[in-house]
Amino acid sequence: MKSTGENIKIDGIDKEILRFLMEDARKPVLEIARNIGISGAAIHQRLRKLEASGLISGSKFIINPKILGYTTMAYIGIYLDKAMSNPVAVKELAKIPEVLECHYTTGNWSILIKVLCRDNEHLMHVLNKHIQQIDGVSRTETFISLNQQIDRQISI
Amino acid sequence: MKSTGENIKIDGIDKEILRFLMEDARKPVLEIARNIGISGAAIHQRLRKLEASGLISGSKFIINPKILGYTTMAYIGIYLDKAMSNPVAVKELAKIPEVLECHYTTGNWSILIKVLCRDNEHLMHVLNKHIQQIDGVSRTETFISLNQQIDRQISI
DNA sequence: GATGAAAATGAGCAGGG
DNA sequence: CCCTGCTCATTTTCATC
Repeated sequence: MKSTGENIKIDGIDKEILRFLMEDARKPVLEIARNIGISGAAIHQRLRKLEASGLISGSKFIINPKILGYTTMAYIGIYLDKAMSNPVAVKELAKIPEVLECHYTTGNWSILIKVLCRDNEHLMHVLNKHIQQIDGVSRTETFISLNQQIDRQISI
Repeated sequence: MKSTGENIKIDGIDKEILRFLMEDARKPVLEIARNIGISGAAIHQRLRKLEASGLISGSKFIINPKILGYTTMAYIGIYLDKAMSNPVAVKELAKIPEVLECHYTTGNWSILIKVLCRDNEHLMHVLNKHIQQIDGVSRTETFISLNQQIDRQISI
């Protein structure tokens, strides 16, 4: 269970700690301690507090999809039939491994998704053979990311 | 400098290791070792190989923006004047901390960005006072994410 | 490639200010 | 809230298979 997040106070030291770990989750606490000039134990205490608050939701290894040959990223706006139950469509989308994000959105579309494919041909296949096949999907609009210039988390 | 990524061969054991660490970057190597039935040293060797290949581009603590009161995520399509130098606009966008992603895209817009704000009012402020102020930005289309249903990395 | 063991480093806890 | 000192766990290396 996650914390409620109420009453969380983050001071400058907390922010420094978080900034280090957001860059590199495996950075040793003692190394951070040396950098910011307090003891490892103090950092450890603060991390426990931050975890308990729910602010830290985990850590991940980031893998570079290009090395695996995945070089085509695209956003796809999806129009769903009015009668369609959106959650059912989302469940189907979740089965497509190339779909990395899925949002209900305001505006033109019902759903906006992010997909990662090897190349344009692969993207076309995912669109035609998987996404368009989902019941309720009437039309899609695809925006291929030619180049991602910024990719970061919230700034602390 | 990153590796070229050529000649990278990932076998089933590598994939198992990566799957564990993509879920939790701080999982001890020895724990993974017990799970998949080889020695810690072997995992360590493989990780060094995977890092050298460039497949692993690092690790990050994931922080939960909701705890900090950031609950409004939106995608914004940006139309730039034809004469505008896009890289200059991107440089300005990078200065706006609420902008988390920025892509050059095919299709209607020049640029698609993802922003994270505290609420709709904050989003409006970022749009009017920061994004619209950038030289060359002529028009924007905003899609607020009502609910993110899927958020994951490439499946290994 | 994988292994086990040794050496180096870090994590986590207790006691105290 | 922070520190020091201690113990235990983990990482990292290395000789060997």
